[in-house]
Amino acid sequence: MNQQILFAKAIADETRQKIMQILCCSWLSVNDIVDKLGNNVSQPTVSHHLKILNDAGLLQRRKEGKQVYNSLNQEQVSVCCGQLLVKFAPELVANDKVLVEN
Amino acid sequence: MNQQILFAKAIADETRQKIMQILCCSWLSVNDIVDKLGNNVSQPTVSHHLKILNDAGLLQRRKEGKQVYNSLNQEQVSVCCGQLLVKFAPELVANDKVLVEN
DNA sequence: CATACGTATAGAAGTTTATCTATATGTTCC
DNA sequence: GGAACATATAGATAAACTTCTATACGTATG
Repeated sequence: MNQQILFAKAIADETRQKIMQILCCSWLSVNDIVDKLGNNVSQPTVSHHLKILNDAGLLQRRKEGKQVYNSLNQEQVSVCCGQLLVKFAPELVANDKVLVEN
Repeated sequence: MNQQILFAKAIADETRQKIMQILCCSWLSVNDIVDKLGNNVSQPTVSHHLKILNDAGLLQRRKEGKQVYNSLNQEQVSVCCGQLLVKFAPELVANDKVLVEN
C-alpha cells in the first residue's frame, strides 16, 4: 500500500488518534498507554494499534529492559501532511496560502 | 464523528484519493468521474464516494441542469492538514519547521 | 406529458477492521 | 534455571466499509 493511504488509514481511527496525542511529546511504554487510555482498551489492542502506527512510520520505538518506549514521530506527520497538501491543495501551496495556525 | 476523523476516513481509501486527484483542479460531473476512473468503478460507487467526501466538507458541488458538477475543496484540505499538524506535530509547528515542498 | 438521461438510494455480498480472551515470546532478577 | 512481568501473536467475533446490481428520483426536452 502506498504511503499516503497507509498514513490516512493509520490516523483514521479515534483510538489511534488518542494514542498519537498521548505519545505526541513524551515517551511511554505500552502499559503506560493502556493506563492513560483509562482502561477502556486492552493491552493487546494497544499493541495492535502501535503496530499500525509503526508500520506507517509514525512512531519512534526504543526497547529498554522489559519495556518498549514509544513516541510519536512528528517529522513523519509533517512530511505526510506536506505530501497531502501538495497533492490535494496544489493551488494553495503554489500561492503560499497554506498557513498553519495555533 | 469529529472533523479530524471524518477527514482521515475520507482520504483513507485509494478510490477516493483517485477521485480527489481527478477533481483537484477541475469541475466534473459524476459520469465524467466514472469515465476518468476507466470504468473500473460503477456510477453508484462513485456516487457513494462523493457523498463521503462531501460529508467531510471536501467537495464543492454545483447542480447544472441534469448534471452535478464536483470539484475538490482545496481550502478544506489545507485546513484539515493544518489541524493535523497542530495536533500531531506541535513542536515542528512551534519552531516553524513545517515546510511544504513541491 | 412521456421518455431519456444523470444521479441517488436500497439492499446484498464479500472484505477489512477493531476488539476481545487466551497464550506465546522475551527479558530481568533471584 | 525459574518466576515474574512486559509485550506480541493467534484466533474469534462483531461492526464497518467497499462494491455491486437493481431501481427510484428528478429534470430537461421532444
